[in-house]
Amino acid sequence: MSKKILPSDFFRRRTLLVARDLLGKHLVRSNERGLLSGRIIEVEAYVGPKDRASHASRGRTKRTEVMFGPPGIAYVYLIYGMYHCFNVVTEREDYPAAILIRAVEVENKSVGVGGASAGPPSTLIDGPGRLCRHFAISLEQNRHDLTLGEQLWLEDRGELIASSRIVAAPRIGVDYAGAWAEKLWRFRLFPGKRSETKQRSVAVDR
DNA sequence: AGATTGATCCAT
DNA sequence: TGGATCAATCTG
Repeated sequence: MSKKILPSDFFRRRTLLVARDLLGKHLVRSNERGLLSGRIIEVEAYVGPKDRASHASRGRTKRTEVMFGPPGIAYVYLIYGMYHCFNVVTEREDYPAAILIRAVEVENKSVGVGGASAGPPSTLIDGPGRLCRHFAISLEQNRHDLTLGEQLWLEDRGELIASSRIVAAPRIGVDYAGAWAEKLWRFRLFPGKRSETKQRSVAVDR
């Protein structure tokens, strides 16, 4: 079965494509406390030097340099002095772009062996700050190469995502970005398999 | 709605 | 060098 670490070629593509492809992939963390993984269900794309919502829109600085780096490395920054945000750098070197990972589902450790239930229940880790706290991601992981399969990486576990299950919405917290704030560059995956009747109207927002 | 918190960035 | 800003979260 497919259970592959996502290689740099996966990330060396148009960011909006990569962003949607990341839904259903798994973020994996390995540290002294063990192994932890979460299924990605929400991301945001920050694309190119013109995107005023992107940190890179004002060019190369100490912080944004990493966004100009090669695809498949981590961009982690501290925000509001207390939270971290985890991004994956995309596209070719020198073209600044990244994808913010906003939410994952973590499978609860199922204790029983019987496995009578349809699937293990999962916990939603919703929000980039909470996600980094839960996965112990900090500035130490900034610039980390995510394609090595050490410490922190992304994994394809073979789940297929129908595009009809992806909702696009405006990015959060970028009202300062003028017209760029209206781009529908946030992507969220519908919750698990259920009859997708009532879901549509509600969808994405807080 | 308000407080929190510190690295970063740019204007003095 | 100082001070405003901030891709967020928690509390009330």
